[in-house]
Amino acid sequence: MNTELPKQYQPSEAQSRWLDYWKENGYFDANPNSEKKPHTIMIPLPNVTGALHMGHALNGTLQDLITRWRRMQGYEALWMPGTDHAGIATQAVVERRMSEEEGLTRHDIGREALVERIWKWKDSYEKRILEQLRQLGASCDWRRTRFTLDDTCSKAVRRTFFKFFKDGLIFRGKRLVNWDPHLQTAVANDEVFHEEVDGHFWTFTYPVVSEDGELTDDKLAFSTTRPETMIGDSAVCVHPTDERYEHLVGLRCRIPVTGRDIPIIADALLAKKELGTGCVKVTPAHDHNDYACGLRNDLEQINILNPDATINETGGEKYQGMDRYDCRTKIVADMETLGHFVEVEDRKIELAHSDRSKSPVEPYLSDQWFVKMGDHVDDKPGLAQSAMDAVDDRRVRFFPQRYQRTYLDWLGEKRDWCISRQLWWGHRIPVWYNDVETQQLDSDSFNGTVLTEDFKKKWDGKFVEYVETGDQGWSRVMVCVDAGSPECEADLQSAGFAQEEDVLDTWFSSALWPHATLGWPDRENNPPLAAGEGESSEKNEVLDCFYPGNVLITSRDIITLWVARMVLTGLYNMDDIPFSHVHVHPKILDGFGQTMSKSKGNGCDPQDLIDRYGTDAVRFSIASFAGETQDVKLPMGYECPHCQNVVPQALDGKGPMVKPATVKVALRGSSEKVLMPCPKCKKESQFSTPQYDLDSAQPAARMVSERFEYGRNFCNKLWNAARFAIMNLEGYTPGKIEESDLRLEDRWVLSRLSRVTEEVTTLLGRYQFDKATQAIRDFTWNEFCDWYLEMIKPRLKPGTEDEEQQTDERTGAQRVLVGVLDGLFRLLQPFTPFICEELWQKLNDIAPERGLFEPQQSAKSAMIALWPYDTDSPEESMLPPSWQDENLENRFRRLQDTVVAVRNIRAVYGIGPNVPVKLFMKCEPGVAEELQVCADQFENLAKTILEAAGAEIDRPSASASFNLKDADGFVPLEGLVDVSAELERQKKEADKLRGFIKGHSGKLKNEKFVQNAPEKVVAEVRETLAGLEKQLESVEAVIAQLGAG
RNA sequence: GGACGAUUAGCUCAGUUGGCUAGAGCGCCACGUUGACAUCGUGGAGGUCACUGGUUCAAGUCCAGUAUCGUCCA
Repeated sequence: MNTELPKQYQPSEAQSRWLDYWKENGYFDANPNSEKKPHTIMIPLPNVTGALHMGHALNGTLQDLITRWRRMQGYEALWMPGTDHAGIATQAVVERRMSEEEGLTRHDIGREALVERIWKWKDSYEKRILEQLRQLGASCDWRRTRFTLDDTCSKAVRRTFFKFFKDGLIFRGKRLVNWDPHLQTAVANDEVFHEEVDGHFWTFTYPVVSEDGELTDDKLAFSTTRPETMIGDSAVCVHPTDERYEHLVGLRCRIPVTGRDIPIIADALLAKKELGTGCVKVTPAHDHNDYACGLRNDLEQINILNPDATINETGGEKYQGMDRYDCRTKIVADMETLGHFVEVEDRKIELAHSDRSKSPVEPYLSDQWFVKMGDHVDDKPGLAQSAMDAVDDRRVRFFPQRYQRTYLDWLGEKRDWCISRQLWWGHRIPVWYNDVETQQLDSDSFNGTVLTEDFKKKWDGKFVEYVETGDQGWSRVMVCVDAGSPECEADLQSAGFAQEEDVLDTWFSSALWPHATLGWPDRENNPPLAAGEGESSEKNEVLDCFYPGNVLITSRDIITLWVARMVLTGLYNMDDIPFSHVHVHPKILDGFGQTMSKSKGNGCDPQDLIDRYGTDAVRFSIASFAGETQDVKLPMGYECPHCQNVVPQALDGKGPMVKPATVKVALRGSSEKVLMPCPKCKKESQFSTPQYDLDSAQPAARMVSERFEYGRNFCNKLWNAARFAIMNLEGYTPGKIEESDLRLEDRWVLSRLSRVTEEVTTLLGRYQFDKATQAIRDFTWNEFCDWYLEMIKPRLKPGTEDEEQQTDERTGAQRVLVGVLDGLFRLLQPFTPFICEELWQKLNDIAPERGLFEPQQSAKSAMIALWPYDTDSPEESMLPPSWQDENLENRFRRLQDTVVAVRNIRAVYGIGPNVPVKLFMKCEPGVAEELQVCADQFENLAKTILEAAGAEIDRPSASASFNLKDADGFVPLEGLVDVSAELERQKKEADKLRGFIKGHSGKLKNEKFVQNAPEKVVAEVRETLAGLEKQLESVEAVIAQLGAG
C-alpha cells in the first residue's frame, strides 16, 4: 500500500471531490421523519443584489460550523438556504446599469419589462451566491433553497398581510421619505450619500401677529438654507427656556410671502438657544427634524412639492409650477422686497444625494402603508410587545447578551412599521381599491359598499373590505384578498377595482423567513423541494419538525430590522418564537477599520481567498477571528499576477474609497476600467473590485491577506502530522488498548485530548468560536505535534535489535496514535471539513477499525462521525472527562520544563543539537524516580543523558545550571562554559527571583492581606514564596561556586 | 443627540467570578534542513495594560470622569 502523502495539502482538488461525495450521500439533507431531534438554522438570506463578500463568508462559516457540529452530535440538522429579492437595492442596481449602458429609465420600458430584467439579474446572482456558499463548504439542504419571491414565500406574505388586514393591524398614513425627483422614487437611507456643496445661509424675519390678528412690530429672526420651504412652514420654534422669546410663545407670526399665520411654539429638542438666533422655522413635510417636531407638537404637515420637485398648489399663483430652486431665488427676492431679509452668507452645506441618480434628494411627504406595532385598545400586548416579552422571559436569548438591549430598546418605541415602497420589484400590496363619492356610497343603493352580494357570497372569507372616508367628498373602498384567490382578484378588476401600485418592504417577506420557508401557511403538504425531488404527505411535517428553529446567526446591524420582526411575525403566525438563540457575530472591516461596502470599493470576494489559501484555511481563520467584542480588521492587498508582489490597499485621499496603493485616480462614478500598476515589475493588471466585474480572460490582481496564513499554516501542520502518522502505520493491526500498556506520553495526550474535547464543546455551545479555534489549534500544534508525536517517534521506528519488543511497542503506539488522530479529526471536522474528510478517508484505508480503547468500524465519512463528547452524559462520551489527570499533567510539565531548560542552555552556549550532553538533577527521591522513568525522553527530545537524579547530587564543576520549582538541574560543560557568562546568567536569574520574592513577601507582611484575603489565596502566596526562596537559594549556591571557582 | 463597544507587545487580538511572574499568532533577532512539516523546528528579545481619580488587603479586570476610534439608532 502506498502510504506516502504529498508534502503539502492541495485544497482545490480535495474540495471539489468531497463536495460531490457529500452531496451524493445526501449528508446535507434534513429529513422531517427522522427519529433524531431536529436542529434548525435559517440562513440570513443574502440579497441577490450582488456576489457574497467577507461578511457573508464569516456568517456562513459560523452557521456551517454549528450545523456540522450539531449533526455530529446526533441532531437532524437543517440549514435552510435561500436569497432575498431585496427590493430597493436590486431594482436600483438594475436600473442604474440600464441607465449607464442604454440610457433608459424604468418609465421608458414599463413595469413588466423592468421586473423581467430584474428576474434575469436575480437568476444570475442567485446562482453565483449559492455557488459561493457551496464553495465555502456550506452544508445547507440545497433541495430546500427558497427565494422571497417564490411561490412558497409569496403565499406566506399574502396570508400574513391578509391576517394583519383582517385584524385591523394595517393602516395608511403619511410619512417623510427621501425623494429622488429625478428618478421620481423614494430612496432608502442607505442609498443616500452626503456631499458638501456650495450653498447659502439666509436670515429672514417673520412679523409677530397679536392675539387679535394684527401685525405687531415684533419680529422673529431665523436662518435657513432652503427659503422655498417657507411655503410649507407650520410653526416657528424657540427653546422653552429662552428668555428672549418667552413672551412670544403661544402667539402667531405671519409668513410674509404667503400671508399665512402660524403658531410660535417652544420645543426643547428642535431649537438650540446658542445656535444663530435661537429661533427656527418648522416645515414638518420637508425636513426630518421638523417632521419629528411636528408630530410632537401636533403641527400641520404641508406638502409643497410635486413629485418632480416643482412647487404644487400650496405655492399659490406666485409660486405654483416653479422648480424648487427657481422658487428659492424668487422667495429670497420677495422677502427682500417685503423688508424681511436680514443677511446672507456663503456656506458649505451637507446635502443628501441619491446614490442612483447622483442628484439631490428632497424630504417628501407621501402616502404609505403601515403595520400597527403598539398595544391594542384593551391594553392587550401588540406585535412589538409580544416580541419584547419573548426576550424578557428568555424564550429568546442573545449571545452576547448585551445585544438584547438594542432589540428591546427599538421595539420599545413601538413605532408603526412602514411596509410600502414605491417600487416595482417586490410583493405587490394585495389590496384593490375603488374611489367612490362618499355621499353615493352612503345612499341606500350602495349601503356603504360597492361590492355586490354575489361577490360577497362567492368570496366569503377570502377577502376583507375596508372603507376609508376621505376629506373631499370621496371615499376609498379597499379590498384585501387572501392568498390563492386569483379569480377573486379578477372579479374585483372587472368591477372597476385597481390594485395598489406599491410593493411591500423587503423586510416584510424576510420577517416570515423562518416559517415561510417551511411551507407555512400550508399545513397539509410539505413545501416543494428542488425539481424532481418530491415528498408527499398528509400534513406539513417539515414545518412541524423544524419549527421553531434553534439559533439565528447574524450580524448586529439587522437586529432591529430583521431579528425583531421575525420574532414578532413568528409569534403572530405560528404562536411560537422562530428560534431560541440569537448569536450576533462581529463585522468584517478593512485594514483601516472601515466597514466593507460596495460604495467604498473595499469589498473582497471570499473566492479570491479560497483560491489562494483553501476553503479550510479561510474557514479556520475566520472562526478564529469571531470573538465576542472586537470587529474583525482585515488589512488586504492585491497580488500582482505577473510578479506576485503584493500591493496594499490604500484609502482614497478624499473619501472612504479603497483601492490599490498604486492607483491614482478616483474610482467613484468611473465606468471606465482602471488598471493597477505594479511598482515592482511595472506591468499593469486589472484588480478585484466591486466597482465592476473582472474580465476573466485577462490576468487579474486578486486580493490576499496575511491573516489567512494562520489557517493555511494550521492546515498544513495538520496535514503533515497526519502524513507522518500514516507513513508510520505500516503493519497496523486493530486491537484493544490495555491501560497498563500506556506510556506516560499516551496517558498525557489522552488527558489533554479529553480536556480539549470538553472545552471545545462548551465553547461552541456559547458561540465562542475564537476560543474554540485557539483551543483546538494549541492542542494540535503545541501538544500533539510538538510533544506527543516527537515522543512516540522512537516507538514507531521499525524494529532492529530486539525485534519482538520493538514490534509490541510499535503496535501499541500505532493504536493510540490512530485513536488520537481519529478524535482530532472529529473535533476539527466542523471547522475544516475538507481536509478532515481527506484525512479521514486515508485513515479509513489504512485503519478502518480503530478506537480508544476498543477498536470499532469507523464511520464512512468524517461528516457523520459521532462527536466525541456527549453533553448530557459526559462519562458515556467517546473521550470522557475521566481521562483527565491533573497530577499526570503536572508531572509531564516538569519533563517539558526540563527539556526546555536544557535546550535553552544549548542555545545560550551554542551547543548544537547533535552534541550529547549530560544532566544531573538535584531533587527529592520521589521526583528523582519520576525523572528516571522518562529518562529516555531526555535523550530523545534533547539528546541529553540523565546521568543521575536525587537529593545527594552536587553541582559538578564547570556546569550550566537551571532550576525548576522542585528540582535543580546541572549540565556539565567541560571546557564549554564561560564562567563569567554563566555567572552573569545566574545573577540575572537571581535578580528576577528576588523581585518576585519581594512582591510576595510584601504581601505577606501586610497584615490586612493576611487578615482579609481568603485563606486559600494566602496559602498559595506562602507556598509560592517558599518555592521562590528555595529556588533563589539554589541559584545563590551556584553563584557562590562560580565566584569561588 | 442616544445606546453599545473598543483602547493591552511593532501589527492583529486573548486575558472567566478582582488573586501565583499579563498570553497567543504574525513580524523581529540568533541558530538549525539527521526521514512529518521551511506553510517548519529550537531558543530569544519585546508591554508604565489610553489617561485621571476612586473602591479594595489586592485592579488589565470593578466604579466615576477625560480623550481618541468604531458601530447602530435618531
